[in-house]
Amino acid sequence: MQNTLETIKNIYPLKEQHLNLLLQELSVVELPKNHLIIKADKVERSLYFIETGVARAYVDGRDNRITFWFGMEGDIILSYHSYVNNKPGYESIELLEDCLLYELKTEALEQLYNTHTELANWGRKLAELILIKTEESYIGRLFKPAKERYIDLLQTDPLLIQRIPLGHIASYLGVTQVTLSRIRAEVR
Amino acid sequence: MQNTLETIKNIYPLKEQHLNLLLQELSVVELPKNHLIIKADKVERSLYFIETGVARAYVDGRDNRITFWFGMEGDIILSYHSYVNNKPGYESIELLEDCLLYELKTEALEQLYNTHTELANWGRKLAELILIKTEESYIGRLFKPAKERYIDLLQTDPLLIQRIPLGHIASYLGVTQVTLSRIRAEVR
DNA sequence: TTCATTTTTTAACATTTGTAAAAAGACGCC
DNA sequence: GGCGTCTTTTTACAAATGTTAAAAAATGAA
Repeated sequence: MQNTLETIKNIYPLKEQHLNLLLQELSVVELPKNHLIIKADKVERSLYFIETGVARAYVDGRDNRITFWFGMEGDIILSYHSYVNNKPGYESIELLEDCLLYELKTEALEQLYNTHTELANWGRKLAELILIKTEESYIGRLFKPAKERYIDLLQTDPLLIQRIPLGHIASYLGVTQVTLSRIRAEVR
Repeated sequence: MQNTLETIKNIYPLKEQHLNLLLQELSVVELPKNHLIIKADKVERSLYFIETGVARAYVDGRDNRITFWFGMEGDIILSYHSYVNNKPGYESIELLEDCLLYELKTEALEQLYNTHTELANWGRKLAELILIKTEESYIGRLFKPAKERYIDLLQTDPLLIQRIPLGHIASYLGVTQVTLSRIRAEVR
């Protein structure tokens, strides 16, 4: 569980004692490619650390399906919207490869938050870190055209593009696959 | 401080004792329209509760300036990017009206987080709530065309549109002011 | 009120992106 | 290897949005 352990430790430094409380709640899960691990319109009661594999989150519009997040080793699968409100979320998360995951039930997590200041701060930091990542995607998307964002993606996550169908990447960049093809023809 | 008090209480229920610890750290600030309260590329050391007034956050691109957030009574002005990383942020926040604000120094807040589980959980909830709001804007923006988002805005914040120049709203919706004008002509 | 300034709308044209459909390429499976 | 399926690219055309500039409307100060 190398990747998951690193992820947990990097969020907020924890004493051995508190780290173990968290680790005790994890259980390993193996799931195949194409499995739908988070379902829109359903209340979710777990989060998952990605030990190996790739996933994407998407929302369905009236006549389109838009990918807005990719996760890989070291990332966390979590519908915050569902978790925070304890209500159905609007996004679905689908595995794009066979995945090895560590599951953590949100109820257990909530319990830890209420009883240990250190873990409450770990949870705060987790939310803060995801928040600034979300803000960054949001803002990056606001003022960079798709072509630039594609080039950024090539540089920051060159491996991702190898592992994910272009249709999903086009959706992530906010253009049609035809337009992404045109961009790729230009950049090449 | 009616609005600010409500805001604080609504984030996470606090006992009188912990609420007071937080309130003790607030100080009132009055600032005029057009004041730049958060500056891009500067490390920020405070957050502000908006008691009265309106503000907007924007980022500067190479040849454009994009508004991505509006705040009014009950909202919080905070550069999470700067606060979490303790590094300069990329956004600026400008007051669009004369404002009455309550300032809270992040250093004092950090201190409270480290010493009180309840306040750490308040801080967690704060980050979580802002996160899901950010996610909602992000996702809403992804799959709704500007026209729909304008109609949404009309319904959810009819007052906002009265208080804010259309140029900022166009920027917020991700279109030029000319396009927003066309949308308004259609909707009317 | 009147004038100057700012904000909003309208117009004409250029550019970008989308749509639909077909062609080309990649891949696994028997 | 050959077949079918899925992914990616290309093409022609349509639709939406941007750019630039000017006109109209609203706002604020003297």
